[in-house]
Amino acid sequence: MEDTNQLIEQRKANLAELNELGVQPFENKITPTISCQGACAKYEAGELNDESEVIIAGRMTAHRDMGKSQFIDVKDGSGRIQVFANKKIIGDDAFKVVKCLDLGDFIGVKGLMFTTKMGEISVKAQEVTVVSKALRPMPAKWEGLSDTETRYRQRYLDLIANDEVKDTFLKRSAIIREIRNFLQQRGFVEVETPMMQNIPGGAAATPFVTHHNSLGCDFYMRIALELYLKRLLVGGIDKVFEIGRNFRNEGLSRRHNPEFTMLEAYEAYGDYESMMELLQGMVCHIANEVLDTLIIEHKNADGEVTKTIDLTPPWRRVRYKDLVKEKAGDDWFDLSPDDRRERALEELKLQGDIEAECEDFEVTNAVFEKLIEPTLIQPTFVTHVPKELVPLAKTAPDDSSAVEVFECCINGQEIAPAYSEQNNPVEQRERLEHQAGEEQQKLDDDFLVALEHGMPPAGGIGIGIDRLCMMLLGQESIRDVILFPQLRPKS
RNA sequence: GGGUUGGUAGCUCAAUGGUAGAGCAGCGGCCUUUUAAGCCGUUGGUUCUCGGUUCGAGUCCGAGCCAGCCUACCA
Repeated sequence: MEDTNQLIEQRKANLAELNELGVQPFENKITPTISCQGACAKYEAGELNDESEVIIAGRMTAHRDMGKSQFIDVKDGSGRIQVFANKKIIGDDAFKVVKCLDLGDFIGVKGLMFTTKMGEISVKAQEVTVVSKALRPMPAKWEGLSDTETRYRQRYLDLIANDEVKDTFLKRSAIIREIRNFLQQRGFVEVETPMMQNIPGGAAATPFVTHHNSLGCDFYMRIALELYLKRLLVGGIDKVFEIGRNFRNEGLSRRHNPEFTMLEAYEAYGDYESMMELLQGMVCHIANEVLDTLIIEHKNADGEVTKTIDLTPPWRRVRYKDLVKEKAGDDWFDLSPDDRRERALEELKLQGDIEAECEDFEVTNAVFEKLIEPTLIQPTFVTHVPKELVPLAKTAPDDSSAVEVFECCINGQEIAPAYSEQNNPVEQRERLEHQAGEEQQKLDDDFLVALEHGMPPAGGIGIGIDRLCMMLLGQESIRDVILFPQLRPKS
């Protein structure tokens, strides 16, 4: 962007004038003795008084010019503090420097703490150091920045202008920190596995392709973490997890970003039920630590509460088939496949969602995904999922058509699936071969060889971190919990 | 990919087919305790791009670009 305009020219003129005054903004350096928020808090607590000298630093976000006095808002990562700059106190030359400041500049201020006549805790400036000059104007302070495209493409402006956006991302960071704390306290080992893979396995999704020059071959960006983490179970890391990016070459939407963050965790000698305890405990731990509550309220633009999610355990458990019968009729599973299809199309109005070539289980699953999942706002473990949907799980002992799996739905979205992991290499090979169909090159034989060396029985879980954040932070778009969501490149 | 809504000053937004505007920010002036400071004055535009219709287009038509929402693939 080589664009120039009057506002930029004026700022450059101010920079030139600073240079003439002997100030080299980008060469200056300052070491703050305290944060803006810290200075306010300590003064309020009586730990600092009117004799206390402090050095604060931050971005100038507002100023009120009173002629021979200026009030300047300075903001750092901790918060805001007001600076009082008076011509007589700091001297004529220094006051000329203050006059050259523009909103957005980074400055350091040395001075004494005091309270203004209006009762605001402030720093009475003795010295002002310009440490970075902003050559472009900031978004307007009052309106903020609302243009979504600018907010996503230039997220730094969004973070400067909208405190609640910054808060959301700080909380996202805290959520991930608490996930690590929770798992590490329970003896889980964090690992890193390849993002560039020969065969992209562990999920049914279209991968991105990339190329390695010196090896002379293509690689796929991973679509799941699963198969490598299971190799580690084989290798004797009994409790293992990874938090990392997955890449799927599919459409973008309110709920989908091409790269998204997954947590996968595996526990030897666990099963899908121990994973329920793990997930429920983890989410409640996060909510308590980060939000200090188990009641999550989602609000609309007007601040009205649109839904309330209660995370208080124990969470509801219900079988997939029971939910389907509730919605589609008690006799649903007694019908012939043709009758089921007809009921789905006619009575349940799923015309747009069921293709002619859909198999029978896909018809039932359309009922689940379209009519049931969106209604599961409160935490719900959906268990005994049809085996066709999950090729990597163990068959349920009391229902041979289902697998030992739960899908945890919260906020109308699937947040986490978990399995009793399939560790029978013969059965696993058959299932994967069947799933690969004609595309046998997609079969990860190396993984199957690993299983043949013996994998302990294990419970495994995958959690979509972005969606978890959406649910916990009350965001309706995945783009509002990802700092730099994928957009089409400009120009 | 399909449908739909939108793109105007740095920001937030106006403008029946008839001189492109306001608030904030900026710039100049006044002001030594302000809080979205105030008062006076004032600069600032490829109306997303390219074509078309018209005496005349920000506005109507066509194509394209970018984005939001819905939808599809999927988590």
